[in-house]
Amino acid sequence: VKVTKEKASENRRELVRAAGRLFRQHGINGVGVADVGKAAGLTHGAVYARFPSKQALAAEALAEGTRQIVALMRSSVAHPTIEDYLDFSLCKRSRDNLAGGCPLTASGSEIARQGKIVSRAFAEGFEELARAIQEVLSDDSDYATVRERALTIAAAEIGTLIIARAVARAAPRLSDEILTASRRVLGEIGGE
Amino acid sequence: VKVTKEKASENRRELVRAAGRLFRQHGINGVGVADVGKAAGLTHGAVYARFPSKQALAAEALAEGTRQIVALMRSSVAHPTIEDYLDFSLCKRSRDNLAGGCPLTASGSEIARQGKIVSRAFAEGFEELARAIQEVLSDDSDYATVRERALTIAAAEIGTLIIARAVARAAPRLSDEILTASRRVLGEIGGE
DNA sequence: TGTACATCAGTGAACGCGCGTTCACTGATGTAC
DNA sequence: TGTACATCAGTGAACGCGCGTTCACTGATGTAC
Repeated sequence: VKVTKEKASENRRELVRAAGRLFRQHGINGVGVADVGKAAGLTHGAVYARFPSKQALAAEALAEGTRQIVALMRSSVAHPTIEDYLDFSLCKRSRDNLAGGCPLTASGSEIARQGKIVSRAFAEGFEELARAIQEVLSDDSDYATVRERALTIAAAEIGTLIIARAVARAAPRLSDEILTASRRVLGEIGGE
Repeated sequence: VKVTKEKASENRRELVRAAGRLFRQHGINGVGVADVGKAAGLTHGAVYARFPSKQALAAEALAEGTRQIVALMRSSVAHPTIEDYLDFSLCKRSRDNLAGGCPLTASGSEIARQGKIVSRAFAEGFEELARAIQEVLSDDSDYATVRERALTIAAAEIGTLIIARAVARAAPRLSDEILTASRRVLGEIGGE
């Protein structure tokens, strides 16, 4: 069942897209290779024709997903400030949209237990996010460099979203409170 | 093979302890019920004689583990400041000690996919951590309440550790840099 | 204190199921003539 | 432009394995006499 070269590379792209969506929703370990294949209208065999392993697919899906969400954040408003970025990331819509959100947040604590290729993709994705944040920070702080503040805000954003999601079902009030608090306090770091 | 009542409750405690250690190290979904039983010197059947499900065991292990690490942090120095807490949490020792560390950090993004009992245990654990932090914060900020700053610092600490661990294998330099940056910047929020 | 026996902590086989990966195969594509 | 055939994208059976949970059973404990 060979297919057109165009169809083949579209299938490959679709596999990465489906993998990203499913891995974000259910975690990397919570999704089978067959599930990814099926979501792309293919079988698990098609995955192994394109990727050497599930890890390789996960790494590519992580990289692609991060690139997309950072691009979306960058273009969310015309001349974004750190407050715009915080509003974009730390809101209920973002919290409740696991499948369409940031892979760094969706898979965070899972990464330490994945292979080195996944860790590498994660590190590069995090650097990209931190760079985007750094570009909108003012440079006039006297206690920390822009890079230090950008790294801290990036990590804090991810932590905030992870916690807000973790407690959402059992303590929805607390979840909202955390989002609001972080948006406010991190805004102060960024605005100084 | 009935055992002494004392031995029985010691076995139960040991199951919770072993579960906590293993779940932190490999993730909740990365450890089987049989693994937990074996680590406590028992079989998987013994787990089900004591806990209605793996979820219930995970919830109890999460609660117990958080209680212990917060207590340890509180008593790490005589009259702790926020800087002491940050030094305690955001260091290489802490990052590299997955099994002995904080369950909130080890399981963070996994929790949104667990049952409600696990989410509840997580929420209570996070409240405990935030309360401990709040107690060492000064009250003289004009832009945010102590509670807001405590919630933000707690979430940021967890996010920082998760990222530092995720990138540790592929980008050790970046991992160290993140720890240092967060310790510095979060200290400023706490000290204002 | 000694004996008989009910209790129940813990055992281990069995359940149905899904996992990642391999590989012999299929059949449409696209190329060589 | 038409035909023959090599290529290779994708299929699906099979591999060995581990999962959470149930349940009939075992045998030491601890109680009633």
